[in-house]
Amino acid sequence: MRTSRLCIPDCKDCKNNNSVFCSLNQNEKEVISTGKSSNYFKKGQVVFYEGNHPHGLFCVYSGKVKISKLGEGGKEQIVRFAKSGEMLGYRSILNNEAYNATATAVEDSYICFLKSDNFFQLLRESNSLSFNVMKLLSSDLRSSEKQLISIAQKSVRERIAETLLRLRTRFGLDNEGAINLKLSRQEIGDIAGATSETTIRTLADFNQERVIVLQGKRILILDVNKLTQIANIKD
Amino acid sequence: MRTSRLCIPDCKDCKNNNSVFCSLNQNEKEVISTGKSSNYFKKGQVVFYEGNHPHGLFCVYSGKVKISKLGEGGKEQIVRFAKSGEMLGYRSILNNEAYNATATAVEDSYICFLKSDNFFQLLRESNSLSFNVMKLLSSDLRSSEKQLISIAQKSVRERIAETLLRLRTRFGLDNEGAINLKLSRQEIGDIAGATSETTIRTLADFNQERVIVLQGKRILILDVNKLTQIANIKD
DNA sequence: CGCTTAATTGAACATACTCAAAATTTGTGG
DNA sequence: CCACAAATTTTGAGTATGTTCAATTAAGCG
Repeated sequence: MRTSRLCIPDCKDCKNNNSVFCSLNQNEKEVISTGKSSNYFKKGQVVFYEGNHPHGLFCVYSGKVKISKLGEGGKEQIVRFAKSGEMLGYRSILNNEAYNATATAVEDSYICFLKSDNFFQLLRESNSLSFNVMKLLSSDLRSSEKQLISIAQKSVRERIAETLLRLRTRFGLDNEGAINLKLSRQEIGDIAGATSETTIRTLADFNQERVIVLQGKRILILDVNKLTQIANIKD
Repeated sequence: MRTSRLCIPDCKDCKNNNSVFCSLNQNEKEVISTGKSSNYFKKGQVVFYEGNHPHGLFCVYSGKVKISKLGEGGKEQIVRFAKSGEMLGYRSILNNEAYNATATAVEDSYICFLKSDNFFQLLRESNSLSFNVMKLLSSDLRSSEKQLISIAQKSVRERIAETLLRLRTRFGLDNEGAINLKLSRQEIGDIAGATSETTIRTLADFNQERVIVLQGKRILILDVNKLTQIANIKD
């Protein structure tokens, strides 16, 4: 189902100006262009599997990807998302180890692939790229620790409220004001650390309380303040 | 309570050969020596507080430090430990942000302090240091994600078993075969994400089942296999 | 030796999970 | 565009795991 070499603009012209590669000069961007290829992933398709060995890194051109890990019991936990301009799988490349997680498209996505060698070449040549990667790792670590404490200490109700707010901040709103990412109840539970049944019941509660509006998978947040209050967030 | 400039060997002679600074040459190590100072922290003393602004990074010369964050409800969660040779607070330095967590000595410790400027100078000069820092961040992130899934999906019994095994691997055993770090029941709970009462009851169960032996704060693991089985660990 | 802190035990309670069944939505082929 | 199959969502009831709160015992420390 992959279609390769589609009509994606050259990296030099890539409009994703939030990527770690932004600080590179034209010469260095040329290295990316020569080392890269692009692929199309339909919603639900897997970009890479936990445990497999990486040969390069991925960069989302358009669409959205969930990064998840399986617990011992086979239950999925979503640890992160990647949207346009963001990298995937670079951590495994850096450490020359198998992928720590599975990446799955949650929307139809175009995803670029950059070979390891080219990435390492850039890393050696560009100090600012190294620095950006460090910042990225730091930021991911901060999020992970925050989520750890949330799951360790908060109730499911609080966590699901928090999850909705995070999705809102991260993906913004569509034309009608709904969270710009459609997930299954199961997936929302897989972020918050809850079963789909509990997630469904909690969302139904929020709906009843007029804090959100449910339209199938589309979720509209009516009252951000109330939801923040439910989530028990101070900062 | 701090006693500064104690009789700690010069960095060039530092025997902690597991640090990220190992790859530096003598010249570069000189930069550390000139930029550093050392302090003594008694068990229970705080090295730095979450929310405060950093001016450099810490490196444990001897002793052990817990790194913990407070949840909204004021409950503590231990996110990591640092032992001899390991850095503290570098993440906040890198991102020029306030400390994300509080560091507290869990044993009497000598801790070196390196000014930000010197660290950044080294980071610019040494590619391998940058690389080591990236690996460190990656490793911390991997641990954090693993712990996230553990707390999200496992029972307290499983998590406490896992915690004991992790402490054993990380800190080794003392002369009598006990885990080489004495923590309160509360602290063990603050790692595993459980209350002190539940932690006490679970440890008592393990004791009764002849999997561990409790001698006050000293914990002896009698049956690693059984504990691994209880922890539900496959790899 | 007294005082403070930590550990322990018990009982009641609540949150969230499991399992099962029904209703609804979504996807697919004709 | 419809019909059927498959997947997802929803609802209900029972249950287990951990928490909370309170009281007691033990341990550590000046």
